[in-house]
Amino acid sequence: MWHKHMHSPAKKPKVEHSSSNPGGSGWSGGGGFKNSPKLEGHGQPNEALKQERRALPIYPARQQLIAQIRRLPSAIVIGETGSGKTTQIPQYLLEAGVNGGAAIAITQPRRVAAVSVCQRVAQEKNTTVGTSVGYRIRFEDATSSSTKLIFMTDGMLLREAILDSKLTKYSVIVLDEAHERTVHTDVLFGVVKAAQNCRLKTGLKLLKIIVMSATMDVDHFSRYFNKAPVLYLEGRQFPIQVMHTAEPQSDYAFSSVVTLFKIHKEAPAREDVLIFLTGQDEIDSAVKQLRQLSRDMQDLPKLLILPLYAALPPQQQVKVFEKTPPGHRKVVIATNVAETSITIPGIKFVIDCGKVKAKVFNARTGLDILRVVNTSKAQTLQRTGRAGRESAGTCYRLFTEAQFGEMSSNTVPEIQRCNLSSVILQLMAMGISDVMTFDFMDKPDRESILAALTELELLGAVEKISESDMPKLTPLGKRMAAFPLDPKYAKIILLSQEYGCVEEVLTIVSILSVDDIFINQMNKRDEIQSVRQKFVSSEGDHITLLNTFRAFKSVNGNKAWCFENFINYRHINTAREVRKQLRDICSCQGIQFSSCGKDTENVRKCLAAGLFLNCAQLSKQGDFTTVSSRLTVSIHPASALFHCKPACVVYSELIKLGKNYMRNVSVVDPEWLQEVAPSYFKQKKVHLMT
DNA sequence: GAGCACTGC
Repeated sequence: MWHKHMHSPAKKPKVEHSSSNPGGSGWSGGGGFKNSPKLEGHGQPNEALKQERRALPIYPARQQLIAQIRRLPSAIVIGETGSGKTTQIPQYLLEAGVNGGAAIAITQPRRVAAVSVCQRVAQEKNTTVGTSVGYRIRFEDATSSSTKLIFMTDGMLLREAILDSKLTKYSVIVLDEAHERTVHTDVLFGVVKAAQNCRLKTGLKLLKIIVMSATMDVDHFSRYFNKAPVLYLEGRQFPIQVMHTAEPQSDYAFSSVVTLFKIHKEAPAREDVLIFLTGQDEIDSAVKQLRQLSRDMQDLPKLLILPLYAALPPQQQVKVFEKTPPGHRKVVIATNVAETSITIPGIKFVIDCGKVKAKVFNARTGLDILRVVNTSKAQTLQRTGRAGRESAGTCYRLFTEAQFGEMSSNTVPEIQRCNLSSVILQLMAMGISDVMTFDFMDKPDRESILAALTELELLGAVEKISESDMPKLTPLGKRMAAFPLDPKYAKIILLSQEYGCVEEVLTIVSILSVDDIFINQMNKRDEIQSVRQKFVSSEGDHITLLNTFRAFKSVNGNKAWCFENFINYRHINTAREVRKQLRDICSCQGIQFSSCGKDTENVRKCLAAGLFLNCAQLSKQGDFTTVSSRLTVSIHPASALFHCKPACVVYSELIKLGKNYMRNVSVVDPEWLQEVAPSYFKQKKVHLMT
């Protein structure tokens, strides 16, 4: 069944031979195979830490590395897993004074990474977080005026760029994990490049850019940053044997079960397995099936089967880190959270189905499509690498070598797959008016940028004086950009002043911008439904969310109460923090806080005014038709209005799952819509039923 | 009539 070859991530690194790297050697470092630094090693003696630092593969290359970076305006650093680049390069820069006394920003795509890397660096420097080393993420600022190494999320630096597009407080910007190509990182590429250029032209202090990546597609990065030299670092990965199937597999979930039992029969029990599948349902049913099968196999070692996906409650997620009981084999069945966000110790085998659930945005219809697609080669390699973190491993790919060959090299960057209205608003708030020609590393479709501009224009955030003119940010747009929200939600907040319901709208928008506060378990559906009934409003989901938050507040955010009411404590608390942040921004803008009390009709009027682009009418067939693009859509089964047939609704978002679904739906009066946007409905030739 | 990959400000 299996075809075998070796995947060797530990191969000798190539060395760049550009003219700016005359020596052409030295980047490869020395190191052999040793465990990568442990981020949780508190209280270790300083000498041991120094030893660990010196043992990193990057260490022997540090002087040449710094000498190069010192004279280059931009550099690309390619470092494999375990090279130590993330923790060491910022320290080397500081120790060598490359920053010239100013601050160095180091960005990460994820909050936990920003915090944990910062903690590790503080420890290595024998100092405390918040002094010379600190971090800044949303809701948390652990820096002071004297902080020189600032670890932050890429989204945070992007927010700072809205206030200061030249990023004047930094002399060096390090963009880490650039290969992940998050929207934020991609926008930052253009922003830091423009800032560097601008500072050069205006005689300001120069800005140095360091892009750190694990990508194979280094030329693309180098070309974009004015042919910046590429500096290679050796990593610490163990060899991994890769197996492909001889034939394509029609049912990968079934194949993964078969493959697991093959491993289970052959390999020692101590060797753990990580299986990549695509989603919650698929994982839950595989877990159930495997648990059943392992009960029937008394003669084999016991299996400890654990699901892992982001929506899983934290107390269940941490189980994958617990020590496997003696005589057991741990099998973790995960989504792509286990690719980057969560590293599981002890994995010796990876089973990769070669699929991933991905969201693709269709600018023409405004519809998000969530579906299972093939992984890219880069993503496949990332999954394979998870088998070789601590020792040599094996990866079983549930597809043929030919199928691997047909995969695209890299995952399409998120910026080419998402709604751009927020990105475009932010760029314009930074003073970039010609967004059509903005220097993206990979440009989104022209149609997608135009759709975003059109939406912003309809929301009143952008205007064109004449057709030939460049779009211009309006004062309203400027105010909207201050909110870390989807523009349509920012608009609703600003509108709520006129409707006397600022407090209520802040609550609703806060909840809409976090993960679902409701816990939905299929096996407890009836119980959940009866408990939740007291929050449900016939006006729709938005008022239901408001009722829920009000109840949560009336019990002072009690955790037990959340548990009893099937409310996700963590998510509703995040909503509370978001609300606080949004309220502060309102204060800064001089917004008067008002409340409508029980008169929630005003809230719906406000929602109608802000969400008129997201409205749908009941059709004769009993489903709904959207006004914007005449799509046939349905109310999502989780909605408070699932069983209802209101004549006219507004919704927060559209997603194509099996059918096209509207999520978070509220009943509105068609006349309200007509009043707030008469020209829009006239242009759409829609006669709203009354 | 029946359902949701992953981040982040």
